[in-house]
Amino acid sequence: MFEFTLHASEGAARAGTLRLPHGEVLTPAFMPVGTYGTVRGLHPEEVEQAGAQIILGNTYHLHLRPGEAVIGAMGGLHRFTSWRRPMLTDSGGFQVFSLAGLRKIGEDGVEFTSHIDGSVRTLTPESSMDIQHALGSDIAMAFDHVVPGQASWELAEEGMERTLRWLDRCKARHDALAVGRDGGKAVDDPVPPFRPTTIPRQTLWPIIQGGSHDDLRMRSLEGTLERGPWTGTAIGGLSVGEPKPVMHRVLEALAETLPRDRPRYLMGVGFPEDLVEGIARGVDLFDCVAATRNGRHGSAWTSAGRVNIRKAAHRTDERPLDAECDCATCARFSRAYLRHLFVVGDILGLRLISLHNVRFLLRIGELARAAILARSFDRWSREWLRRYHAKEEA
RNA sequence: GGUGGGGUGGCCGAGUGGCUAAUGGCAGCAGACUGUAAAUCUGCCGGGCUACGCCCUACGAAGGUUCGAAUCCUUCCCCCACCA
Repeated sequence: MFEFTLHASEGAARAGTLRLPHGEVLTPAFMPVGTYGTVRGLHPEEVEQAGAQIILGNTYHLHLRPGEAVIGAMGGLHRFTSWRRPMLTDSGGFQVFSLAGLRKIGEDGVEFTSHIDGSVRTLTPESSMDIQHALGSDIAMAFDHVVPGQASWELAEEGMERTLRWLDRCKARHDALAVGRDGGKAVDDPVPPFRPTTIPRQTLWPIIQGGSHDDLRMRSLEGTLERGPWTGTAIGGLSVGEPKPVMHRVLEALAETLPRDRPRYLMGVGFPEDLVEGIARGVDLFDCVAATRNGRHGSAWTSAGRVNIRKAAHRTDERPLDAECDCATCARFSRAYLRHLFVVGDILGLRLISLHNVRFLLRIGELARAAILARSFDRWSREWLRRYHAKEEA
């Protein structure tokens, strides 16, 4: 159920296959983010056809709405959303960072003031595990404490040590829940025609913290591995305000010690260039909201850099966003039309660019994998980065 | 013809003597966005300049009152409503 096979590597870059209860994930891979149980604006069919093998959901946001009780009653997140492939749920740890103004951290857990109705919600390592269990994701993430990229050594150490202590509690709760599941009680298949099946086991991945400080990162990794074994390892707390060279340095520092036979997931990253740079440093899995958020805001990635579709320059631009792209948007629509959709504020524009961006990142995973398998990743990645950076605006 | 209301920067629309080159919104132009409080947010938005300040031109038109007017007065032009 949780196998990872490494097929090839070139330098630090790796190509593998991850087997999960709901299917396989060929790596390196980008995982589109569906915080609220939907990859914003996109039909699951479109997400699938774009090549997504696994998507994310979010513990905190799904806990607020509709609540894990509703999702549990609806047969789990897969069945509720009709997404049939693997899913990973984030623990709510990132909201400790992103909702900094609305929460209070204690050793037991985090108190959030709901941005929806002002009610106070407490998330602890245990409740995060319980919620993710009810959601029924293939991969549950440990509840961690993310600090800003500029955080001092002291603050980063505090977050890192707390993440380790919380990891113990996550593991204990996760193990206890797994015992309950091992009876293999029959439930409906998550998608029509709802054949009876066995509740798939969920696996738990730990998260490395330590901010921008290499020594803390290594301590975090060592402390995490001591608590293993794990079926995968995540690196969190990057792309949260630190300079890119720092992220690269941290990845390089961790690469040697990370288990070679387990997938590595760089959380919340990234932009196209971050995927290529990350793969080059041994990362197998990525996720990022930028594809859909920037898409909704009219910003598209292309093989020749970024395109802001709202710009007047595209008023009569007959070209697709990216002539080399094989997405459904580029196959059919001109920049002029996409710009028009943004100008008039039609939802189709947001959808089409989101779809393009999602496909763009998924394709980077596919191309990188093919290059690694062909032992040409080094050449491919250097050429890719050169072209991407050649023109800032296509 | 009469009575009443009104004409403000591309559009809508505040402002009724100085702090007004003129609140807002829209449109326009540009930027940001990395485990989603985001179809959001930020900046610019009369013209010119040897610009953190100066000079033009501006609130229907012309004239007037005043140290000072988009704001008050006079005349004219135009729009709307109702009555003839």
